Amino acid sequence: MVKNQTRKEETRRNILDAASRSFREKGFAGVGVDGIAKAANATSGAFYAHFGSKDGAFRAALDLGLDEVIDGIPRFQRDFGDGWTDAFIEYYLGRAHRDDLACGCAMTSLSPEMGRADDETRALYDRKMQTIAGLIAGGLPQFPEDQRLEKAWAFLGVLIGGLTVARALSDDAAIDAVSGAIRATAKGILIP
Amino acid sequence: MVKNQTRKEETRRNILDAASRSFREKGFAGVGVDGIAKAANATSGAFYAHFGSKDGAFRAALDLGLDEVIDGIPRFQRDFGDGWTDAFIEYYLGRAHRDDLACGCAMTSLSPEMGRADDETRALYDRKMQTIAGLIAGGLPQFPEDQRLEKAWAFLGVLIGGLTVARALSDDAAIDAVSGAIRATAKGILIP
DNA sequence: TCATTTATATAACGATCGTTATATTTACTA
DNA sequence: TAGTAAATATAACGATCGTTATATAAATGA
Repeated sequence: MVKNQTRKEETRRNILDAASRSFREKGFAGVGVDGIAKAANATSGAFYAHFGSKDGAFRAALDLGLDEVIDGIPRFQRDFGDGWTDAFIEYYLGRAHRDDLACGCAMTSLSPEMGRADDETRALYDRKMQTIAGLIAGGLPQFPEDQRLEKAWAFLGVLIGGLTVARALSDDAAIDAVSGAIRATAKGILIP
Repeated sequence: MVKNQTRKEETRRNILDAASRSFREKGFAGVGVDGIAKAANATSGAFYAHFGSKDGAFRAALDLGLDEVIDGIPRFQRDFGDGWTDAFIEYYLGRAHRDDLACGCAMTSLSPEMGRADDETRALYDRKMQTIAGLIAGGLPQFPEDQRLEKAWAFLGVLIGGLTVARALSDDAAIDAVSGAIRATAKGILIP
């Protein structure tokens, strides 16, 4: 009775992981249901049994992806203390994260898709992004409370934009220039 | 003999405009050749006669879109003098530009597509983005020459990221928070 | 062990995908 | 105005799109 449940959950998880990777890499319209199912070693039948529609799977992938951020920020804050923003910046703009589109931060890869998403998905994005901004704000004690949220939004926008441009470029020197400039900007924001 | 040429150019222009709008709004994979042709009051036959392939049309749309930026920056510099960056920031993050995805800046709408683009398209993007960064750098005399390009890249990344996040959000208060925070950050970068 | 439920696989739907080949229209030349 | 060339329209290709309906497989309860 439990065996079946875990097997089902495993299939669901495989499909969700494949959807997360595919949507980040190729965009919502850039991959099909069959393609996602195949990448998950499953079929479209299982896909629809678990997620109901392509939009449903995208929403689940967005949900999971933003939860990864929501879980990750407090981990940085716990692990690095006062220097958590520097550590986060290094991670976010570092080569490993830059080169790994498929497993990279959902904020950068999926934000551009929101303009094409349905209302329910957009509402989910809104809620989770505000949670993320709040978590960041909570880690900025150097600012008075009424300034923290603004700093958090700036921090988010700067990192997302920098990573987007760095990923779009091909020339290594240009990539380094953008990464370096954004790194300095992100740090500058957080100096009171 | 001239009539035919202008008619041909007009068709080409119509298709290119439709492609520019469609790709910005829906992404490369989000629209089809027939859809673009229909939006241009033309057919797929004319589309292929003029652009050879969907990738070719995308490249032409990117080329045109980045040229608009390349033409626009010097215009801001000429029209607003020392205050050109403030004027540019206001335009870039203003409601009109934020709400008009179809005709908005190609940098923000097309950068996220570059990861999926072919080498020739990516090379084009690289070239034009470096030109744009150079133009911006040329308008930052308050910094020593060897710092200008870094400031320009930061400026670009910040505005692109801010606009991306602002567009992805639905809640007006959150949109205003991001816009305001990014506005302040963009201005802050340019204070020596 | 047999019936029943559940999970997944398969097959098919009309629609649209990017592209090519061919037909038709339009404009210019002689 | 007849003939030619260029520009655009139409039709068709196999492939894939998102989705549904049905079939098969596996696991459960009696």
